[in-house]
Amino acid sequence: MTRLWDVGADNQPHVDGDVVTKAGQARPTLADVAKRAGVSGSTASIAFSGVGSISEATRSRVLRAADELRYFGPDPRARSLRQGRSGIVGVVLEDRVLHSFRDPMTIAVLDGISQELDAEHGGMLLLTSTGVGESTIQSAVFDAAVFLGCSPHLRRSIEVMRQRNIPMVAIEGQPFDGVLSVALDNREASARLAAHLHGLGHRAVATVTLPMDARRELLELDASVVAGATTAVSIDRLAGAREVYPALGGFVAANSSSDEGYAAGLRVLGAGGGSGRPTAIMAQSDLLAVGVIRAAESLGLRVPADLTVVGFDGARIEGLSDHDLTTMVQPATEKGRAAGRAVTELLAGEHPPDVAFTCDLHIGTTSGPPHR
Amino acid sequence: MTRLWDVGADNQPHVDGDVVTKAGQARPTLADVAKRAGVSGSTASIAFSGVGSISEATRSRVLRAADELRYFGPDPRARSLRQGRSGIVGVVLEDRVLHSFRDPMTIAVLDGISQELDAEHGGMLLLTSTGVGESTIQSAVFDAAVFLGCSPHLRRSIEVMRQRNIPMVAIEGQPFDGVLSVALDNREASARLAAHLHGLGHRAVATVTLPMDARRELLELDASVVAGATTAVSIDRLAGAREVYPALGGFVAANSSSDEGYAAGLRVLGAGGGSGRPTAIMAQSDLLAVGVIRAAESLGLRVPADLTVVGFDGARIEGLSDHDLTTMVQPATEKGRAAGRAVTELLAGEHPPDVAFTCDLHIGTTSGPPHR
DNA sequence: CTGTTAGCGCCTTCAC
DNA sequence: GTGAAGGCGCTAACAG
Repeated sequence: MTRLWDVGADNQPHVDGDVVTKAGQARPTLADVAKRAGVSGSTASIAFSGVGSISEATRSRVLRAADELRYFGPDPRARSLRQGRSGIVGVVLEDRVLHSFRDPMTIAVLDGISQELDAEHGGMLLLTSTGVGESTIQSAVFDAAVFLGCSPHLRRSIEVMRQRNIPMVAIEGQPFDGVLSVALDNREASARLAAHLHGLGHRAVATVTLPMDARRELLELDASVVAGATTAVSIDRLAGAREVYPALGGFVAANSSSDEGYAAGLRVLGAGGGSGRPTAIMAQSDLLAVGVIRAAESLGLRVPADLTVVGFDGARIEGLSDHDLTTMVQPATEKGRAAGRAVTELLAGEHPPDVAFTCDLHIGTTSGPPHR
Repeated sequence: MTRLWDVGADNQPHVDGDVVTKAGQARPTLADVAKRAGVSGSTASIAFSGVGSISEATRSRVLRAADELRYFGPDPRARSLRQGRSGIVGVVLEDRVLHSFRDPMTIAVLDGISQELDAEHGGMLLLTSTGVGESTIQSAVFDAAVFLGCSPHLRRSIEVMRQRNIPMVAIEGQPFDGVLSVALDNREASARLAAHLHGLGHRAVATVTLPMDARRELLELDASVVAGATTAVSIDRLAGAREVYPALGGFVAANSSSDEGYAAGLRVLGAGGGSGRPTAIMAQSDLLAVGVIRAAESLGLRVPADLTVVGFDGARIEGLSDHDLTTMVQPATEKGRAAGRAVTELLAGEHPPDVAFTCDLHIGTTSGPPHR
């Protein structure tokens, strides 16, 4: 009974014309299932989608046929064309994936979004706005977009999506027409934080800011950098601080990390040397602040006795520092959830309003009266 | 020359029958563009895709027509149905997004994947294998899947994808038929690390492991936990350590974090009390190890004088600890890149081989001879 | 170089 | 409760 040619027929392609691909391994379609079950395509469709009425008998007949053909359900691509929906939510990151993931605030936001999407959506599609990504953002399959603190690279992409009726939500971006905004009071909060320092008596203050533009290098904060800045968050936080300290100077970090904070901190504290040294440093993120503290301590300065350091975010960086950082606590996860909810509502055809969150001042142990 | 009715025609929907929706705000299709440019649909398609030859004249005529209609390019959904490709790579996480993102190894892997995909793919779609996600993994649009250290929840999903001809890559999962494997020598590396401790003279050793199953709670490591374990990485690392210390006991952490390590460390060091206390603790991740060290120090133990602590991963946790952790360094980003490359090749119809990586022992300052 | 012809796989009217 | 069409928007073959 060992029929070699039969084995061949199972394992090798036939050679009679286009039957090759058709009869070979081609995946069965709903039509195949319908035919085998002896029902029409529409009936079979109902058996799977559950929409519409169908007798239990036919239903199970269809499912059995599907099982026999090893058909596991409708093709998502066809389904998404027909329904005009893919269930996918695009999340547009400003940066390379790695940079974004290194930032606890971004992660918290992503988590918030995913919490609200879990229900019936098809997942989060990560996209980047820089470089090559620009083309993929125009050709990728998704139903709604969330921008995470994005620069205005996107102007054109936004136009494309608007035209495609793809609802958009921007978290802390500059406002765009037709883009729902989830905002944070960066400027006001930063001003409040500066006021706190001013109230303590600080007059010589410096700052370490988040990146201001696409460049990712440690720079001195001068007028030209500010003039060319594109990142709304950094701009706003700086503007708030300058409401209190109009001449506030310092350095622009290459990214939001403790190591960058350390490097920037050394520059800030080294630069002036002796009497030119600031009595307080405002870092635009907690990670930066932690680095600044490390830099200060490595120079033999005690915090807050010799130097006050404040951050921004309320990142609760576990184990990263023995200090309790004075900072503005922002509701990061909540921002994400608000965005997720907004997406859901927009996709349902509703018209949710913009959302604005505020920060809370947390006074820890890293700020105190100036020493000198 | 101000013709009101003309303005109306531009901005308001017509009212002649079903023309309303057609002419109103419905997004134009390639067919509309073709008609307006006076060419056929296929020609218009070529003008956009660049595939095939077309005269510069027609091409620009088509593009102009598109511009006038505010048509920005083919609908990704239709395109993906027609071509059988969406360009999307699905990344299946084991856990809730937040947990995954908190783990530096996962992030490094994701970054590695994205590095190799940037070229022409449409982005990474994040999916989860647990709970509701199971259904979305079956209905989401993507061309290839990467599993990140996944439990066998997936058996059925894998079958579905296999049937759909969706290539799959598993990073540190147990091997599945037809799933390309990107492996790490967890067991051997763990054994080598244990041998290092044994060589130093340690005989009383305990461990803090990564989660063993879907439960996320701090548990004592007993036979029943091991018997019900589903997470390959944890199982392998434990097995390797037990090659050297067959009776190795300890605790199972709820997740890979320094805080969990701290909690587990307290249990381990508290449990025995006095003479029952181990002289060395093997943590299954660097984050856990850092927490264990914190726990030890909070009990007044010095590392490594009173207690040796080793980790696993080589996470280079910035600023998190003053110690230089003794650990097994794994090439996390490389694993991701290998997976990304494998995906690319699989989608190109090639048959890349499995990949296996090995860890390097890094001897830092947290391991030394036993004290007693 | 351009047009014609067929679907990709599904779902949603509409009749029956 | 079920079946028969038609089309979502696009592109790959093939003709001309």
